[in-house]
Amino acid sequence: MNHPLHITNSLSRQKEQFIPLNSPFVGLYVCGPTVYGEAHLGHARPYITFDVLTRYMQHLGYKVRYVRNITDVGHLENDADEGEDKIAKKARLEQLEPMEIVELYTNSFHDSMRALNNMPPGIEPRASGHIIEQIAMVNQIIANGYAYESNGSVYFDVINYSKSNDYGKLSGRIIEDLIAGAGSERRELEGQEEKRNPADFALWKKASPEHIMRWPSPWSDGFPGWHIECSAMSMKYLGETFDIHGGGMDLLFPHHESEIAQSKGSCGKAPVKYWMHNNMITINGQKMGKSLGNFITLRELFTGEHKLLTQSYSPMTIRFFIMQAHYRSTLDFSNEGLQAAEKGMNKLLAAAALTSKLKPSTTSTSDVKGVRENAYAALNDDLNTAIAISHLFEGVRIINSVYAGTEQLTADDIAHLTETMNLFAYQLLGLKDEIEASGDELDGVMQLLLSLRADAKSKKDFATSDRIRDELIKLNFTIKDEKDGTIWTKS
RNA sequence: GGUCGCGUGGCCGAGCGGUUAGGCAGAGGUCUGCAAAACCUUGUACAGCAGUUCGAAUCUGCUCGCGACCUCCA
Repeated sequence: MNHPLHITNSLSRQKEQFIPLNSPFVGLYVCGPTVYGEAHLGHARPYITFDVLTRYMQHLGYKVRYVRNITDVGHLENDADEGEDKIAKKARLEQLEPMEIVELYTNSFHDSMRALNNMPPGIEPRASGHIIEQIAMVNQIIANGYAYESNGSVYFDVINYSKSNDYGKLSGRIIEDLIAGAGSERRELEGQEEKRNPADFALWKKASPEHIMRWPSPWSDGFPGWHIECSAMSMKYLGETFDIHGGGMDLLFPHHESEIAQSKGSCGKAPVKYWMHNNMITINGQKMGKSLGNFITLRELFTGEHKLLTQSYSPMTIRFFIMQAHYRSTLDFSNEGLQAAEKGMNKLLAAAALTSKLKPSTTSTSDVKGVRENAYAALNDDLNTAIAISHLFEGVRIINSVYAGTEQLTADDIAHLTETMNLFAYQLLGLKDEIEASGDELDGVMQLLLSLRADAKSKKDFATSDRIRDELIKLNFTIKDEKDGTIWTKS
């Protein structure tokens, strides 16, 4: 492949050529959702980003094992609710079993992912199904001297670990600051007094009596710490060292930093070669997040049922909107931005569909090979989907011009361009047509109406012909009169 | 307070020292009975100040503004 893929590695903060540890196999782990609520727009970003990455790597010939977890064991919530388990708390509110909540939101998450046309990961392990592996890992870390038990809980000993390891390398933290409890507004966290040092983090937490989600362990009835699940499950399915670990930038610290420490603390090896982090989606310039309460769920976007939405947006519009920005930039939500994405995407897909109607010429007036080369170059340059799309619009221009007769393409070039559009728009960027497929019956009815309209037009009876068109428009049909007939589509 | 990042034309959003990003919207034109679509043309952009350079939106410094992480968060 003469198009080497480069990706930004958070470890080095630089673009690096992607070279798999064990080509052609690629191990990819992406932090999945905590299933205690509906997935929102912010969740769509990493999963679309890494879906495109997976699609592209597969296209390049790699055998990708894509692992994405479901976090269904509760984590501490240190807000006004005083450290209740998020899932347990929600369960009590709704009078449901914790696992019912987990199931509900897991299914909902899957529905949204499917709607966005994200391919399912190859393995989607649940944290609750890997308690044994997590306990084993904690045991190993204790045995290696990097963790200690305290009152039924187990904490990672950051100080001791740092003597021979560089805790903070990924996130740029300075260990002394963490030890000092830096941050003038650092909150008083529950269980702080159990730690030897403020920088230490939990590997296992003893459950308080009201804590519903709990599992037996050598130390207490409790639950695993927040970071250990990803370490245990990535190691189980991808090995001690694998290629790419992805997730949102907000997970960089402490989550991913701690994952590195846990893996090195247990097996002595750094777990990941390339760390990739997508930036946040913002709303009014501020991060969209659960805790801020400023999120719009994917379901709300699909239905338009949210006070900030002026209309509904289809899953593909969301996908296109996200891909029109580079994954490492923040992306600001707005109705205007979404509407622009919707129109642009429809234009792109309409042109892609038009390729089958192009008539070949003996010469070409545009460089169709450049479109493909540029699109490849964009994806190779840190998965720059925004640039790739901009080049596809050059393809759109060519297609429409050829169709309009102002440009010409040879049969070979038409085939080349068609293949490019299909490859990038559908296969790699993962777009799909959302226009309802029409049955033969509907098409028959439409042809009848359009022929009546054509008759009226030929008699200059424009009142009748416009009436037919206007009424159809009200029913969300689009009618286009072209040189050799009338085309209709249903939106 | 510490670490990191951002500030681009009406809106969104690329950009990594010199060449048109692109989309949406706007204006004009072609086509059309009209419309829709498409095509062509088009606009005042790089927060501010100073510096480096033949040349800076792109590098350096300062100023202003915004944000992320440091606590659960994609």
